[in-house]
Amino acid sequence: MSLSTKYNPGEVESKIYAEWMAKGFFHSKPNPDKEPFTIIIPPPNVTGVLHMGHMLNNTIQDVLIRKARMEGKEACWVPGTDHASIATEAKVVGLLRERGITKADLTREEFLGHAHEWKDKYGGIILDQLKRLGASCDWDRTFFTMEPKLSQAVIDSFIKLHRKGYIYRGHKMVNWDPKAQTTISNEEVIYREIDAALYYVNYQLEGSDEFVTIATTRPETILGDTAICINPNDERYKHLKGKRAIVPLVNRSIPIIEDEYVDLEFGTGCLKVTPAHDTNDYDLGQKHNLETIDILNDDGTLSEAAQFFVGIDREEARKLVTKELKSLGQLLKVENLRHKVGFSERNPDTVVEPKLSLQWYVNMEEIVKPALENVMNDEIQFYPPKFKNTYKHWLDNIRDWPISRQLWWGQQIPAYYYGEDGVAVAPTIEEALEIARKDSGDPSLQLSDLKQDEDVVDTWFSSWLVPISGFDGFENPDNEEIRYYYPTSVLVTGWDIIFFWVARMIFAGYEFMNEKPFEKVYFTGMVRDLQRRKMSKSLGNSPDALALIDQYGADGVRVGMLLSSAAGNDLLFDEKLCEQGRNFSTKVWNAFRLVKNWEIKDQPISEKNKIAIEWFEARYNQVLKELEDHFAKFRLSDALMSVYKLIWTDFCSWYLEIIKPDFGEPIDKETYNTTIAFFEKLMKVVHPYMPFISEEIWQNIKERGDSDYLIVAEWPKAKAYDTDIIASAEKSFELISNIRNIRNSNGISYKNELELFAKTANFDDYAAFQNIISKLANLSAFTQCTESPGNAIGFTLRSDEFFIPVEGNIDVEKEKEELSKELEYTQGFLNTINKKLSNERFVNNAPENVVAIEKKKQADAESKIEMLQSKLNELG
RNA sequence: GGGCGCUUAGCUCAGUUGGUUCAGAGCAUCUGGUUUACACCCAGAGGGUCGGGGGUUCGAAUCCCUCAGCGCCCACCA
Repeated sequence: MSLSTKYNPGEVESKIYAEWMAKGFFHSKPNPDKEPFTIIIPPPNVTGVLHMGHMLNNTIQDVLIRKARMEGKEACWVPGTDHASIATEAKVVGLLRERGITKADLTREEFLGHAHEWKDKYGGIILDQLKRLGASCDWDRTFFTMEPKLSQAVIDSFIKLHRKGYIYRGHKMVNWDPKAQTTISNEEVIYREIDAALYYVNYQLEGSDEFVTIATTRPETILGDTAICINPNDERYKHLKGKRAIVPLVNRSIPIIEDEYVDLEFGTGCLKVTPAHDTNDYDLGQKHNLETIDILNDDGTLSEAAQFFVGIDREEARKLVTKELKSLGQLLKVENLRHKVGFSERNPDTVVEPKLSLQWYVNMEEIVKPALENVMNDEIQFYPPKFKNTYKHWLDNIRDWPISRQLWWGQQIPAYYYGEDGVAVAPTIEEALEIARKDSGDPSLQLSDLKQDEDVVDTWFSSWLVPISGFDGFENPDNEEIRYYYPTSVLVTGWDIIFFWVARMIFAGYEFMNEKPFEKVYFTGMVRDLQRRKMSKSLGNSPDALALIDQYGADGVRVGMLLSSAAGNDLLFDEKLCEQGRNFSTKVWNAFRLVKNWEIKDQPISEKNKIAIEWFEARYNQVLKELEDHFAKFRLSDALMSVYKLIWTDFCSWYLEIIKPDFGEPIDKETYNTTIAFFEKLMKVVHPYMPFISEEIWQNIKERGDSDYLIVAEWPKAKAYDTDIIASAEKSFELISNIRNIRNSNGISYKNELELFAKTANFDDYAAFQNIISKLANLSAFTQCTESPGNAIGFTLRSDEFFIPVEGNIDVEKEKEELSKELEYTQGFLNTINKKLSNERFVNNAPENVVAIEKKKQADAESKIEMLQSKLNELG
């Protein structure tokens, strides 16, 4: 067989992925003989394209799934996409606008037609991109949050909660996105600090020439003022009590009220109150029975109620009002002010307006209880656990969840209105009619008397059901799938959606299933650039994910993503990491080529190779144990690094170099077969990280049966291993490094054979590795001695002395200097130990083993000093 | 304003209950090396008073206090 000298990821990846698909390895079905291992993907937006966050997130999920699959679990990774109500609708609206169509011109049905068309055309892109990454999702299970079954679950959950009294309709202050023209939840408001202005405005007192000065950041809302508020404790304004003031421009008479809410320190200590456009003002209005004048339209322009600047956007109106106030002489001054303003998450340039409106809410009071308890007591485990704090804080202060959205793309609220104020909540209009007839006592009501609520529910009110509805557990709570796969094993997601999604899935789990939705949550960090900036389209600092795969191979990118990403820590993405990943693939490929190209001969195995095999076997099992530990703690980067070093350092740099036959020589059959077996074992442990190249090597390393694929090979179990041989190897490798160092610093080429003499009582420690040392250090002899062979470079390792005879002169001074340095260091080291051991409190208080260790160190240091001294004496 | 977290080698970070293996890893850097798997490589080396100060302890990167700097989340101060 001929192997290409270069590994070609592009070709191999598409070929192998197709084979895995054809063989159905990704598909899962309930199997009572196996333990399920289930992951529900955080469904990306249906309109999205793969970005670095997805790459990290999905690589992690794939690593976990692949390992579980190899461990013999029934691994099931359920992929899907989210209809992303507001984001998708915004996108479709934008596209239609480009075609000269505005949403208002369309009926709901027409608009949804366009939206579905868009979804069908582009909706699958991101999932195809995941395939490029190697994601081993069970594609047969691909869900879409707006598909009929999942939508039905959303509707039914609404009805269930409504019947339970948890869902209600309320007239409250909400966050309004004037661009998307919908309500959004608190979590969807992003506060940013911006430079703004504080305007000082004079209001004339009614029936007087006097003025009262207020300070406001939003002069346009003056048009909706219905009071001025002062603090009752404010000595400055005692004279204002009970008086009235005139609102500039509109000349409305408003009361001056008193409330301790007003901050004496801020502005002038006089607050203008606009109950329709500020949450606090609204509360004041409620408390003091103030009139509410809503001066804004849904699109953020001024309404008829404003009287002035009707139809003009609030930001523009602000300027106009300011100008008008100035010309009236009522604008006293303008100060710069830096303060926080809420922007819409989906329309980051749009300032959110507080707005009074009638919306549907979920009362959270009862729902949060089990969700809080079961995270705090680790029934659901968070990795890293610090997110428990964040979670608790949010739940402790949670407010009711506004779930209605003034959008069309999503699940329409199953509420039907009739008559004056009748509401019937039911899955169908027919059932609603029945309820309406009963509730109203009017049997003559007809279907045409009912009108369904125009709004849809918040996207998260659908995605919170995914762990349940993904297995049809909502409509058929007793089906085999939900019973087998639920609760899922682990959720892998970014910490940024802990409130949006993670917490709410937990609510839904306990509320609808009476059981947690997942055992564990692995929070990934955000992917940032090297300046720690979040990756974003607008900054242009986000690399093209697919281009990276093209350049470095999926394996390379996966390794790159995972090389430095501890759970919950942000990842500073550097393309160099992908390069390192690619280099690793190349290294593995070359090692494979080396082994594969050996000529095999039926000859007895050498002692050297036997030892090497014994050592590597032990070392492999040692690392395997480390791996189990890392995986148990979700330390995926550490696990990868362990594998990386096992392959690169232990296997390639040591093991292969030891057993590698001289050029043109054959290798004995036993070593060859064992090496192939090692290779297989290594491919197993690296497979979750580098699925493609490992499978390719697996397929090529020997003849395989039809269904013998690495992806379903058995994960190796850690066996007990010989620690002695590992210790001996370490000591021997250290010796080899020392010799190489001496070659380096003395300019002795590796090609020149050297003789090595050891003056040590522990020669046996090296005995087993004697041949190995000789080969890797290129020695002609390695023997024990009792004194220096003369004209030799000497060095020490622990308390052993070594000599390498050389031609020419030895730099005695240099050697003496080195020895003195080491002597000084060892002496200092001994001093601290002596001090410790002569301290009675240490000897009495420290555990026995610690004292014993110190004593051993003392003895070692003493003998080493003795040795160094005698050596120095020899040198004169 | 409340809360959380961070500060260890040039960079990114490990360091689990204070004590063998504690001052580490990868990358980067420097030196030397290509007829013999791999320069996407091999070999070797240098590099840190663990943010400052104080305390507890026989013993502190690790526990406590304090100061400084940084990051994040939450919150209605116009």
